[in-house]
Amino acid sequence: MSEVRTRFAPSPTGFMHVGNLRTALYAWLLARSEGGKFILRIEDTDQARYVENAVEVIYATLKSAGLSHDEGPDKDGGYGPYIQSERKTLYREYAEKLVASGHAYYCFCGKCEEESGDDIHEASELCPCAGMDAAAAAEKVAAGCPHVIRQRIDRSKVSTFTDAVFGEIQIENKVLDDQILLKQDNMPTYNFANVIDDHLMHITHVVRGSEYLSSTPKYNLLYQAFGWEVPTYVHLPLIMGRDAEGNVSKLSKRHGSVSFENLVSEGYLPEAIVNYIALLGWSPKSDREIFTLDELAQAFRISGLNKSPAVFDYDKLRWMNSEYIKALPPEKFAEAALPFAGITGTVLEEKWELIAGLLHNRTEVFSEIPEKISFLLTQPEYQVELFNHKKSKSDPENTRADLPELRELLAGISEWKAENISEVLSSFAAVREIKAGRPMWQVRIAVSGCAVTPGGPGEIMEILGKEESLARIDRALIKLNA
RNA sequence: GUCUCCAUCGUCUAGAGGCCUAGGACACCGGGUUCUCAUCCCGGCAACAUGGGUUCGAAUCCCAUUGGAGAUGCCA
Repeated sequence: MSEVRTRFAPSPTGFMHVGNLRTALYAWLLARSEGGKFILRIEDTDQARYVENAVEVIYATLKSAGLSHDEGPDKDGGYGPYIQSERKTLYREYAEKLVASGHAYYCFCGKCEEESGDDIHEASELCPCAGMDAAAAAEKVAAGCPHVIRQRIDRSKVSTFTDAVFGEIQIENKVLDDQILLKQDNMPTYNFANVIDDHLMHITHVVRGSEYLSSTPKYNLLYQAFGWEVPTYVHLPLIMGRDAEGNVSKLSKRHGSVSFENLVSEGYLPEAIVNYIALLGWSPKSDREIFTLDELAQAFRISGLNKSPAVFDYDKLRWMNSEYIKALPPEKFAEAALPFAGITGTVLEEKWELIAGLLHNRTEVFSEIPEKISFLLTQPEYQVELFNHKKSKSDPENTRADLPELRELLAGISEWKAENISEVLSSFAAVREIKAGRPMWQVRIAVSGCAVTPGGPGEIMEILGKEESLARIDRALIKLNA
């Protein structure tokens, strides 16, 4: 068997749906695991949907996800051009060949479908153009009459094919319609361009979503009409989303963030996203879940692909993201998290390293960082009831009693470091034979105003600085004595 | 409507006739460690859609039912 060649053929819509990215990932994985080639082809046959810079988004996404292509618009491999709009004349030629051989026909009634009424399966059958005399049709075309080219399907036959994931599939041709191959604007439809390009680019494995399963016979009929070899099909289970009512359907925007860029801007790491979607519909057949791209390529087998649709679970993505975050070296974490912190230009900027240290294993998604540290910038309004804490035996009364002395002790610290601060609080407790947790809680609440904070009183106060910390304690005292 | 596909814990999945009193992970709930929280550790809850076959034996094979999804565009 010849070299494995897979392709990813996105249309430039301006964003990368994670389902699309997963398709790319599996195509890439298949090529890499077999030592084959991965080709990028841009499917821009829908002029109405053209989006500026969309191709750049595709490059950027693939790069960020680590999916390197061997051939593409920017990397000629001898099968170009790799952008369909630049192959326009090619499709017309092939479509004409099909007309000549009787496998396709010109259609002049743009309204075939609409006029056919309720039974759509008879739409094309009713299309008068299918039975039009070839010479007459050619004449109309020559005269410049607007038209499309439709595939002529032999409705008496039954089509059978084998999918690498779903196995044997049989469909009666009579339910297939005479799909349009070439649109009125002379652009091919996706279905037609795919067949032509996949053949011309020697694609051996067509990896795509299972939504194409039922239209695959139409593709095969085209291959047969040309006398071409049919590629191996690898149809992927769909990625589903659950809506507010609990219904599942193909993952779309109504289900939340579904584009790669979106997820990244919310603070998910590209590596985590890729790892997560790799496991949506594919299993390494082991209990392992964390994989680098190379490890995935190593473990990838078509037999691990699943048939049933998979629901995209944001909770599990969060968990996986947190695993990747925790695995980051401290300085990498600080660097990656900074853009999300929202502290540039504030007094906290130079304390970032310290803050990041506290945040590191408390962060699942970067976007949740600002709210975790907002109390450092401005202390929130809080009630004295917050000083109540059963486990450490703290309450507003004993806090009011203890705080003045604690404040003096803290004020006496010469080197304002977390460990020194903690030491002062601990020895305060030791002398009085109370739990260390009590002054810890009292002071932490006084300086933060939050029941939950990243880090304890020592760390928080070091970041706040001596002056601000004491000022916050003074304010707490006023509040407690009010 | 018609066609196609799918069917194991709430979710992602392991399981290719006996290894299954069905394993792992997320989520959830307990407990431990800890200066709050988190991390970390330990434990728990929780599934073979239903009904028929086949077989000594079925989550695994067959059929039906039910449920779900996809397709049915001059979108991809």
